[in-house]
Amino acid sequence: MPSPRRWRPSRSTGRASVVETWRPNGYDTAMPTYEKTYLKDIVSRELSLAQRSLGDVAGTSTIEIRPSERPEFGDYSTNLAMIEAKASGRVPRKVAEALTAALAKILSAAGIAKAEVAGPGFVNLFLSPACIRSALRSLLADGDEYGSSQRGGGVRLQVEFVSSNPTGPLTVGHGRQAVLGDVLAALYERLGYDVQREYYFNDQGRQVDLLAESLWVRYRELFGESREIPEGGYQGEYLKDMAVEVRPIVGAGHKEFNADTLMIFRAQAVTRISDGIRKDLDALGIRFDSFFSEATLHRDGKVDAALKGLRAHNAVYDEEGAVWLRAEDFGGAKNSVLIRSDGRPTYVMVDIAYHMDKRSRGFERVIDVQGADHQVEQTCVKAALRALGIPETFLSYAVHQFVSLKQGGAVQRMSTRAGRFVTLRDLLGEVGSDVVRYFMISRKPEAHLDFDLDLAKSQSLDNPATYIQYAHTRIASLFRKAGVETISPDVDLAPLEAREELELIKKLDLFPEVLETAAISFAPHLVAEYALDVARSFHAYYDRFRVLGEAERVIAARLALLHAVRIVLARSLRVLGMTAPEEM
RNA sequence: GCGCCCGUAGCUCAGGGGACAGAGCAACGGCCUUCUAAGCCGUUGGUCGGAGGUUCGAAUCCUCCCGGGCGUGCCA
Repeated sequence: MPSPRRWRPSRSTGRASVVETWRPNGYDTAMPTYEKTYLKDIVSRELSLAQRSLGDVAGTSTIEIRPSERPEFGDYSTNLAMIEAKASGRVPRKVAEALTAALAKILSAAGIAKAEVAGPGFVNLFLSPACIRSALRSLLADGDEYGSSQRGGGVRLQVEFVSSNPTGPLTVGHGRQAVLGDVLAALYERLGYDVQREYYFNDQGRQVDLLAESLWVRYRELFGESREIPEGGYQGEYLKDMAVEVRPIVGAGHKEFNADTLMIFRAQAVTRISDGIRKDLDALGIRFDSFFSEATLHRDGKVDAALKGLRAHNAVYDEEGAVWLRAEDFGGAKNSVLIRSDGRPTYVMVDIAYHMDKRSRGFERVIDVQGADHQVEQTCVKAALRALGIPETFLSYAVHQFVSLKQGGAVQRMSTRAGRFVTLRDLLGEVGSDVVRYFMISRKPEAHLDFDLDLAKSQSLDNPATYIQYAHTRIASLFRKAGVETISPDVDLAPLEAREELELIKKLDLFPEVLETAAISFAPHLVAEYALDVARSFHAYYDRFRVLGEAERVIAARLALLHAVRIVLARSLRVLGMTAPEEM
């Protein structure tokens, strides 16, 4: 069970994988939505009632209400008394006793049935079975909308991810970012944001020029010439294949590499690679709303305009013929060049212009998913936006570490330029989208990911992705057998009284909070963990409890419970971009 | 040198101030006349990299050290 990560105000010293984070705004209670979860809301309400009767002011900032770790600790535990004691200099257990006494006076069958003091001052809360069952009824009422909310209030949010240079096929490494970005986007959609997925194309500049020249070299090789791939150019085999494709289109000339050749080969290379990238993304089930071309920024004068803006805010200075960003004065890691001494803008300059453009397109929030190697640049862009007076909450970076491939026990870093990589397409050919997505998302972003190729290829039976999907399948199969399609809203849930059944309901109750925490903390792996946990609980339950053949009302109640499990599994898999099969 | 990330069971990893540290895989032992056994149950397995410190309480926060990764470009 993942104990959901607590949200913290943004601090530069906070979790570095979340350079900035924020609280969703625009709360709207019209839609199914919870402060925490259905049950925690109940507990929280009764606790504050009790607290108020004691004359204490609820300081709810750091108090925790969470599922108890052991049965004798009840259903939920809170550290409220210990926090309160610390604030007021009182003795924790005394505060806890006063609180439980106050709770005893308001105990309602609808909620907390019993409260006990334990340990250093925990208050353990026992919920009535009816109360727990009411969470199930609420879940069933939400149906396929369970876990969604309108907290985002329709705020326009852009998630920018992958944004790989069109200089080579997507690698396994890009795959991680692709899945991470896509799942983050899906999470924010669930939270009621108006989300756009954008891919930024660096289709201008030195890298694509080098690509064009590298392609041209391969092209000349077809005529028996032997030429050097330029310094920093692209060595990969894929350009040899491409040269063969391109030859009949561009003809036999082009003996020298000049401005014309550059344009022709660049257009060929960029178009072909971009098409390939889109196909790869498609194979992963990722669809972008927008592909944004860097070239348009230059063409439309956005880069000049951004520089002008920075100058007006006294954020730049001239030195050694170059224009520098005063990044350090605005919280950046390092002053950096914006305009080279030869007059060409740097990547950072263009990136600043790009973000100005995002802002002018009306996005209130932007999440950039990037690899950890962009750390310094990120602080520079942030510094520039700060200098321009753009609110801190506008831009957040979701940073992830790299993927290494593990094969035959050896770990290898990949490099597109050196032509040393395993393509995403090759991987997808062998493992399948669902498993790839699960592998990519199941690790926290800030941890390095060793993608074990042998395991992924050979061990599809033992992997968690299959385990979760199988749980969904078993439930679907049961409903087919039972010939039941819908659950009546007023089904009698009273037969659900076994400990396992109530535990299962409590677990399902956590779903909305898991989604929200995963989104806010940029931690999609929490959803993967949670889904696995639910699947595990289901399998254990399903093995011990029969459904068909029991008394009529028991069948109905258990089907209702399993329907709820199916909803949560299907919703989880959906957010992760995985299929929820009806049969396997 | 400086900045950031990681170090938890044999392996891959969750947990990021709370009560005896969790899961999957691996190993060992059980469970199919019954809703998919692609499953379940049990056992074995840990100086939470190390040392100090803060706290009623530290795997979690602070300092230092060790090991691995990424940065520290007028590359992107």
